[in-house]
Amino acid sequence: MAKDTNGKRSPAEESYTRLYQAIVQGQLLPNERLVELDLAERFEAGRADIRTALARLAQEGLVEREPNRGARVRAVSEAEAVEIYEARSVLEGLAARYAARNATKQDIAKLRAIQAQMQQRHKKGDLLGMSDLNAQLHAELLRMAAHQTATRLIERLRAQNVRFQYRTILVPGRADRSLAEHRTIVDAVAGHDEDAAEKAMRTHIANVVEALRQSTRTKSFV
Amino acid sequence: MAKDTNGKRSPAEESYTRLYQAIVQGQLLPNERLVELDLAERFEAGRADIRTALARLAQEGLVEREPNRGARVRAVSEAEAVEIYEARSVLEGLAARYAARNATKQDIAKLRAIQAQMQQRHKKGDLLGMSDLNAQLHAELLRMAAHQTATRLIERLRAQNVRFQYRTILVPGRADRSLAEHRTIVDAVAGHDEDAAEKAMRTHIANVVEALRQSTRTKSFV
DNA sequence: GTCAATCAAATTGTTGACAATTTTTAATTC
DNA sequence: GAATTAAAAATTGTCAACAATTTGATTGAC
Repeated sequence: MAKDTNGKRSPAEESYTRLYQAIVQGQLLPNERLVELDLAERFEAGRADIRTALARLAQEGLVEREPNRGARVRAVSEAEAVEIYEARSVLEGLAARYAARNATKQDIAKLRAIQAQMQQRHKKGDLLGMSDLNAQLHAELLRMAAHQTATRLIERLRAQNVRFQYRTILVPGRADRSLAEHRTIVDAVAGHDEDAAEKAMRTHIANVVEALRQSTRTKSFV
Repeated sequence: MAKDTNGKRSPAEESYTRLYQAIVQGQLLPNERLVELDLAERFEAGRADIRTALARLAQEGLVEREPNRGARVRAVSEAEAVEIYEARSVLEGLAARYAARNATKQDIAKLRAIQAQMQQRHKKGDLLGMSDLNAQLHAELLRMAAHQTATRLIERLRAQNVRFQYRTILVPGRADRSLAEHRTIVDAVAGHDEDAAEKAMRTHIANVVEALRQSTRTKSFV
């Protein structure tokens, strides 16, 4: 859709994407200074493109800019992370409702398949792998929901909270409960029960928030 | 908030704000071409600043850009408007919940005052005035909620739907029901009943969507 | 040694010129 | 007159130079 006919994106778009990826994948750390000339060199782009990309990322909430003082990767505090999860909670609840409404047999099979993989990794004690599959499950539900607006907002919120994504699954006992919560969600979606799907999703994310709080209560580091 | 210590904003920020206002206030119409040089002249800014502002507004969903072909004011279809209202619905539900949690006596008095004004305008048949007060009431609830993330997202969604805001109140019988719905919301917030507040807000916005659908079923124009 | 003032370096902000691309207009052919 | 092609105009995209601002270092006074 947003590609041009040759399949090439404009250099400006390319710079934006690469910067976005670098932040989300943690190659650029929170509070790290983003010097335009350095980034231009690193990404083999012009300074103007980098500058524009920074403005866009600031709008997106991934970067902070101060006039005449440059840009940094925005550091999301735990309190903010909770707010972001809360917003995600209601939006993903909405999406789950739509997923339940639209679910086809193939969709449901896909969900079950991801669930099965999650079980396997859980057995092996591969917690980080579980977290990845968790992301896949949520992505699949979003696809099924086919709700552009909710999807865009959720993606944006997730990007902001990326730093916290692997933390919650490490809380003792969280993996088990996470599995159970996902089962509840998938069952509701499979049964086309919209209310139950929304409720289950909201409960699930509320529990993630609880785990997040717990994880930072234990460890005092950032 | 976003001002610097001297109270002056940077020219770039100024251009962004003025463009934003021009779009939201309808001085620039949907699908209208946004030629960088024209805007630079109109707002007495440099082309670079305008260019950056356009990139930011595209990120915000108010502007559409095509590579090498320039920018236009994005035209939101009715189907999209419904999606946007749905997303707003759950986010404002969240905010209403927080408003109910945080409400002080002063807050509640303020809500009642707005409500009273609304009644007066309703008596006079001033429907557009009612719509403005409606916006005020929602704004007040957001302030009370003190939920930064939800507030930001809601503001953004509202800006996108600004073209539809005066339409729903004109649907026959809508004004009466709107008043009643607001009463339910305010009562729940005043009673610190979080569940009721969220539910009432969601019902309210769902009814707005219904009115929107009805309004475009009757009139075939845009 | 600490503080303040001054200078130097690094970085962002701004501008104008030019290149590349798309759109419009004009000319030509059938 | 419609379709095709070519030239021109309008517009976006790119770049480099320079101005303005902030940051860091150095010096000097006490």
